[in-house]
Amino acid sequence: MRSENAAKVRQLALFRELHDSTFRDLIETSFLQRFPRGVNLIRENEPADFLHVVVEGLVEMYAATDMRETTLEIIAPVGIFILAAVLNDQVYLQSARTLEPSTILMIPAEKVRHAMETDQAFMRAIVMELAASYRRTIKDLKSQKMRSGAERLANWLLRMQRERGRNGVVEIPVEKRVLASHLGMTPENLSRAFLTLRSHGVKVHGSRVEIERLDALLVFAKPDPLIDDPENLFRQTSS
Amino acid sequence: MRSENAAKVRQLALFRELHDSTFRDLIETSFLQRFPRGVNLIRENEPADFLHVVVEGLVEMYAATDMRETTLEIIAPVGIFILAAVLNDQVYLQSARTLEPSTILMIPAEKVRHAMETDQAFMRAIVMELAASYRRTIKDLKSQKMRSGAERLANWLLRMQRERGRNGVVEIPVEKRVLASHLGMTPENLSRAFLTLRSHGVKVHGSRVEIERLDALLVFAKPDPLIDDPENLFRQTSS
DNA sequence: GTGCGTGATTGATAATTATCAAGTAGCAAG
DNA sequence: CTTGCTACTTGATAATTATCAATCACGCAC
Repeated sequence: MRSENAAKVRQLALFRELHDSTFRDLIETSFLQRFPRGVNLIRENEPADFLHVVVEGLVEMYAATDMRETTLEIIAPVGIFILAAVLNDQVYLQSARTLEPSTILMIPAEKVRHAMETDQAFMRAIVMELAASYRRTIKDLKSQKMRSGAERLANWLLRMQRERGRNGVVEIPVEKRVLASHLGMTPENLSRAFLTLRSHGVKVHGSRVEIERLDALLVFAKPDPLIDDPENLFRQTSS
Repeated sequence: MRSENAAKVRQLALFRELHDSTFRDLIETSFLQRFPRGVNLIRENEPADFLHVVVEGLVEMYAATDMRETTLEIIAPVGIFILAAVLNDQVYLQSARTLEPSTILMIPAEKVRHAMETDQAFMRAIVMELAASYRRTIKDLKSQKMRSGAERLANWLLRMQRERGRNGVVEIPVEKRVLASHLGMTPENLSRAFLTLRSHGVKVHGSRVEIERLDALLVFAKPDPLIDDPENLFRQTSS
């Protein structure tokens, strides 16, 4: 594995405080693989054999039941997916597929568990990572239960604008049908939600979204930090 | 604190492997309080000063935004709530109120964090508890996104029947409006969902539900273990 | 440049869900 | 027993969301 990829992975909060020897051991026993778009990396209900790290590309976490499917999360680099099942040798509750050509580091679950037992800093980082994952999921659940589809879209746009918007322009990084599924609606209703947001100063052309009146969008979206703030891994500093 | 309550708390997976001295230290610095029904124990957005343990009674975890409210979870004894925020000195994302007269043990957050750093078994139990909380929340999110209200009710009933039903009779342990909110619908629609389930062999009289045709209910509900199985703290044994 | 395939949009319709209002039922207090 | 209060049910209506179908738009390969 190229040292620049290892450096990338090392920067993840989960791995940052790891002893050098522990990190080296994890990396040496891992597989770095390149996958084209549309490849299934894991399937729900299968045993959790690896902890996956998205080094490059984009990965969709999704679930299915009774011929219905939904997108639960979209993992960008450098992100990990599904630590929880790995730690307790359980089955995955979600599947994962690549949304674009992706480079994935696969760390054997057994090695993760061993490192957890032997490196106290790693154990602590795992606690923090699990806590953050839990809080992120609670926020998603709150949004699903208490907001309409158009409101969820509005808050998603505000979030994207804050994190990576340029001059009020947001580029949707995935196909719209994936975004729709992630936000909990059909593709048809995503189109209609964008139409709703037109009267709040949002114009969309393909994957390019222009937020022309941020103030109007804020009034409609009513962001709530307990739902919309990113969930960081570190202790929040009092301000 | 009475030794029978301490024994109850000790039986929680989170505390079971704790060193005696660590457990004693936690208990001695805690508060055991009795609250009548309808009392707010914590409020979302407040700092997480205590880890709460429901020793007796019943507690509703709920959240609110923009004049809307939803029930996220109902905690029965002996259950804990909101470990994640306690560990990282963050704010609560949910509020909690008693649904009936309740006895609550409140363990200072600082003590929990200290115990986590000093007792390896506790750290490990915390990892497992967080992983289980995360998986439970993912399952709730899947249910909200992929099922209708009546389907969620049906699966809730099947779950209750399996855990505590007697001869096909399920007793709803909370007010119906709380159950409705927990399942993600209005009280009116809960009534209507019960009407829908009538043709699948379910009869309801107040808080008493009779499941007369379990086979018919199963066909309608289509339970999925990846959504409906209880999330245990221990490694699942292969069967 | 053209054709094909796939995702996106639009329109019509149906289903689910919420809101509002009135009536019913159950429980507790006097 | 009666009264009052609150939760629950029922009905009507509105809003949100999904489904189905047809058309449009865009990107890629030849």
